[in-house]
Amino acid sequence: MKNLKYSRQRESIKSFLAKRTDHPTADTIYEELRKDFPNISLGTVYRNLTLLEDLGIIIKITSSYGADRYDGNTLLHNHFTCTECHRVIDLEMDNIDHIKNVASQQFSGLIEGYVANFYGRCDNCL
Amino acid sequence: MKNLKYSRQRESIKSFLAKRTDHPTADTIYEELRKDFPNISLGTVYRNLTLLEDLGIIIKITSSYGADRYDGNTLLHNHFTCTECHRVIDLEMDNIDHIKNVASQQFSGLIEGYVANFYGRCDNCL
DNA sequence: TTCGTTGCAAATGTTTTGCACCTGA
DNA sequence: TCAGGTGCAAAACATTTGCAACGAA
Repeated sequence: MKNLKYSRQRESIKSFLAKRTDHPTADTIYEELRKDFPNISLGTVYRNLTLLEDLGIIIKITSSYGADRYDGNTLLHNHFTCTECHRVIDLEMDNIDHIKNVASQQFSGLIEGYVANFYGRCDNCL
Repeated sequence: MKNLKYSRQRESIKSFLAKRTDHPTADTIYEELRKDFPNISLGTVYRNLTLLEDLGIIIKITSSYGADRYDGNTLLHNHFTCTECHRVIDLEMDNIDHIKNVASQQFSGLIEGYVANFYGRCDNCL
């Protein structure tokens, strides 16, 4: 992996994500950072998001609805997506890591991890 | 929901997916169907895939790598994605539906379902 | 000075859509 | 007949990339 150099833009993306819990998209982050960096480009945002994800500092959440979302909380947790308003919410729930073992049982490859996404309707949309 | 009319293209997509277990992309399906329907268009393939998904006849698998994939097997099962060759494989594993209850416990919305995707390296790539 | 980083714009890859024509019921 | 389906092409989106200029070490 290559050497990293300090960049104000990257730091800003990192700290922005650290204080949000609503899993913004790259575009939301871009619009937000433009307040501090009027000339920042979407390309820079994407490049840094990919970088931060590779470093394990943030998580990318892909769902079948719309653009990817980013999460500054890398502590193991699962997500819920509302099928109506498409909000993505952190779930507080007991650890379900054992499903990795269940999946491994009759599988000949190597299971390194899993992503569990729950869906339904959030309390706002019920 | 609107009335459906028979279409050879749709039937062909349906039966094609029914006999594959490798979760092809829309483009793969398109290329394959062109053998029978030289003039079929990608738009038609996408329109029918969306339709079949809405009808619950097929499943769409979204992952963070590349295009969506489609699965003709709607019996409850989970998938494994190889991080190296990006193959998507059906997992034969014990039922883990109980994770829905685990997730519901401290959640105020309504959890209707979940998607569990496992990843790692398949036996070919080990 | 060096090499990673940025802004900009163009390109890419995937999916959706408008429209005129076609087809099944 | 007529609403739904199709092919085609253009558009819409999300994301990536080439390049010349910039900036941190």
